[in-house]
Amino acid sequence: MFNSMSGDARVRVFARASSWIEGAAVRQLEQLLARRGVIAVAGMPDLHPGHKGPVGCAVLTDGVVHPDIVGTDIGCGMTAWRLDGELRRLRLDKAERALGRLGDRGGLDVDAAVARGVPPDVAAAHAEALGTVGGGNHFVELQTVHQLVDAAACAAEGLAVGDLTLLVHSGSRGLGPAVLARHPYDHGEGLALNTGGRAYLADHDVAVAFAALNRAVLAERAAALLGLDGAPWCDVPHNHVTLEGDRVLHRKGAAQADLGLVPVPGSRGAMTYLVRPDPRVAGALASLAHGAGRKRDRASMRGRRDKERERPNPVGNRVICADRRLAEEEAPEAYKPIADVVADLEAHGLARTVAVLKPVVTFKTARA
DNA sequence: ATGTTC
Repeated sequence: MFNSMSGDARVRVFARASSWIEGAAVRQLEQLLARRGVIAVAGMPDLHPGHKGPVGCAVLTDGVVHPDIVGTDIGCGMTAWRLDGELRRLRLDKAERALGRLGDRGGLDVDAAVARGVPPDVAAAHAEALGTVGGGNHFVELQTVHQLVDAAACAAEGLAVGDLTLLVHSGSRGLGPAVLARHPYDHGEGLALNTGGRAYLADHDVAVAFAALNRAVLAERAAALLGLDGAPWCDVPHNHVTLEGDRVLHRKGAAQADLGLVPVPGSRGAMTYLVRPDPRVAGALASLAHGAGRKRDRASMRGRRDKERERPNPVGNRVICADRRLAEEEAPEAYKPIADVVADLEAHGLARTVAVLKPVVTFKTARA
């Protein structure tokens, strides 16, 4: 762990000295200190520069909400499901065709959304988004348990090598941006809890629940298409705000560490590490990395079609992505090695690996 | 990230 370049003790970055983190991201992290009410900032090992601010961080304030730290995709996170199936009995071509149909259907109808807890006004505007993956780094992935690292923990979870699981990474789709737009704020000042902050948080909480429901519907549909029974296992947001008294904890691309097991995925061509977080590490703000983190921005990845075609996915999973530009932007080479990021987490005691999950079929989009 | 983007 190191303090920021300015040496300000309020900023901590949880990476080993040997781990490369883009300077621009650390500068974005330091700039957060100028915002009203900021007490502490924690950078995770997947820290990288974002469009307006750093991705892979947690920010604690006293009584002030900064909606733009969380950004547009309020509630984005990871949901894992256990499936009642084994890799050795899976017919890969059939599974690939099945997951390819994830894009066929629209979302829930309004009544179904309301029945699952979505407020009627929100359902009227956004129900059809429920069960859609979205773009960017979002995906639905069929995985298999590849390696048991903590044998006792795996036994407690009933995990065996070859078991099938689902991982869903998605968010609140159009609802998050709509919530952000409804709550204007000054960039540096943010919203004090009692002058707009709580009103934002009320809408934010709806978006967080909506995002979790979106992931649940996606997992249900994926399991049904695969013809397998399944059950929810983990659901952990990494783009949201939690409140303790007047302390406001923002997470932007940082998984919440006090909700049990967390899947930490690599790129679409890399393993996922299932980890047990420790939320008590000083300065880490009960957070951990939400994935591998980009090492190259999207723009610089475009137009690399030929290189991409030459290089099969490193772990051999099939990827359903009809959108070539998206495939380029999300190429495995755009991301840091996930094993290094997890080693950073372990070096600082932020998490311990329970198991390694291997991608089998990754669904991103069926639309060109 | 986003019913995006001139």
